[in-house]
Amino acid sequence: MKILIVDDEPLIREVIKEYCALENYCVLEAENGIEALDKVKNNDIDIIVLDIMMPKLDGFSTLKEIKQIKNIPVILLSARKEEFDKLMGFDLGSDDYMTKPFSPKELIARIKAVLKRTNKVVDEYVYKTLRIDFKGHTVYIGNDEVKLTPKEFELLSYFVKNENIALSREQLLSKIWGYDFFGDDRTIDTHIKMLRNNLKQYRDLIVTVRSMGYKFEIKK
Amino acid sequence: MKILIVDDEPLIREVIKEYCALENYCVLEAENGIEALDKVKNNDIDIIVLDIMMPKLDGFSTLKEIKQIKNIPVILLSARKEEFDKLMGFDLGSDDYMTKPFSPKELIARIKAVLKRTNKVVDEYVYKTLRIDFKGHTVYIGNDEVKLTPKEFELLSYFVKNENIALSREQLLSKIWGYDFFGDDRTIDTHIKMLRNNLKQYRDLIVTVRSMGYKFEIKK
DNA sequence: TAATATTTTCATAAATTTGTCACCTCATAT
DNA sequence: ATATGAGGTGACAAATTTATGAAAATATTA
Repeated sequence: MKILIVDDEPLIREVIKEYCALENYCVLEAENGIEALDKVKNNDIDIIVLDIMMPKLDGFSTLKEIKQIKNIPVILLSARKEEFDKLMGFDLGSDDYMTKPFSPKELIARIKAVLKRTNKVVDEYVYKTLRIDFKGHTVYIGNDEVKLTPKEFELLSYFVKNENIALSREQLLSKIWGYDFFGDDRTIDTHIKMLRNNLKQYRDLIVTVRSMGYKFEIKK
Repeated sequence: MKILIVDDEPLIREVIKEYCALENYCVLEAENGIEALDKVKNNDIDIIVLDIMMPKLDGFSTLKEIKQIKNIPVILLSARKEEFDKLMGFDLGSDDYMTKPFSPKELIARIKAVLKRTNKVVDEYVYKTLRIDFKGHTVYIGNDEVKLTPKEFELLSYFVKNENIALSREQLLSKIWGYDFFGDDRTIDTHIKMLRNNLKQYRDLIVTVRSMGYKFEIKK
């Protein structure tokens, strides 16, 4: 597993490198975007850890360029939380982000998670004749498209990605509506109702977990 | 889940403690490194939240000592002013960081994430053909789902997590119903009855401890 | 801007869960 | 064997929780 660490601070590179060594990753380093692009072109890199704040070529621009060359998973490092919001707005295709300060252990955990995720890129979910196309943001039952509103689609996606796990209303609100939603818990119920109606014969896949929330359940 | 909070500021400990209580974590406190080490030695602690800036023995040194005794996951708290690269250089194996000021909610989320990563969270209990899926809030006997009401599920979960320990009615009431329940002791009996009925062939796992309470007993 | 679609709130209905009680059964000590 | 106290059980009213439809508020699109 070959990993490229891009950060202008040598101490940080050093620490990450040490932890990666423990995982038997082969580590390449770059101290700015230009260097990083060079290494990307000339090596078979599996994953990149990329700092945003860098001289010469910043992380954003570097990321953009990298994605034009090869589709390598990237974990972004940002110094401030505010930067993260900006990040989300741009959505340039990073696979994860970390806000400084973070622990090297967590970075390793995220690297592993991203590698696992990207090895088998799931862009479709199928159960019987129900098909969810995450890329196209569309849902089909058989050959018929199921018309869902954006919220319904997000809700269904989140359910599907957490198959067989009971999700509380709070959890759903914070994940789908965002931490800054201050509306009523019960809004969920209405969306569930509509989603169920739209899911026709699959409406029962969304199970209510009384006094708790809802669950997308596939019986095995 | 037992958590140790180490910070010299009582107010911060208090706030964290309150939020942890909501998650049913058992909270221990220490106001400096020395105290922390003492608690670590004498208790089965699952995770530690450790401030870096402390009198007597600072967070880094404490972390180092802790890791030499037991491998307990640690989340470090640092004030804004400490530079990330400096932190990173000193780090000796923390599992996550949080910078002050932080939201208690985020701390809880990180605690959960670390517990999950370090496999401290058990999400399934199995005994013969009886299976309790904590994530899905469901119980199975063989392949059949056992339909339990919320209280029954909580009751069973609590029993299972206290296997072979006799639990008094008061204990059950305060843990499951909450400290603010002022109803009748015997309410428990009715719920036990229903739970037993639902557990079918496993009904006898819930043993009556006369003049005391009940016990979830697995004979070995 | 108007028209349309989506999201949210809210009141009410429906369903489920709960707590209590009275009566029954059982274990235990005398 | 019997008295006594503790637990077991069924019934049911009360409380809680969810489902639903309709209307109001927002956002989106033409």
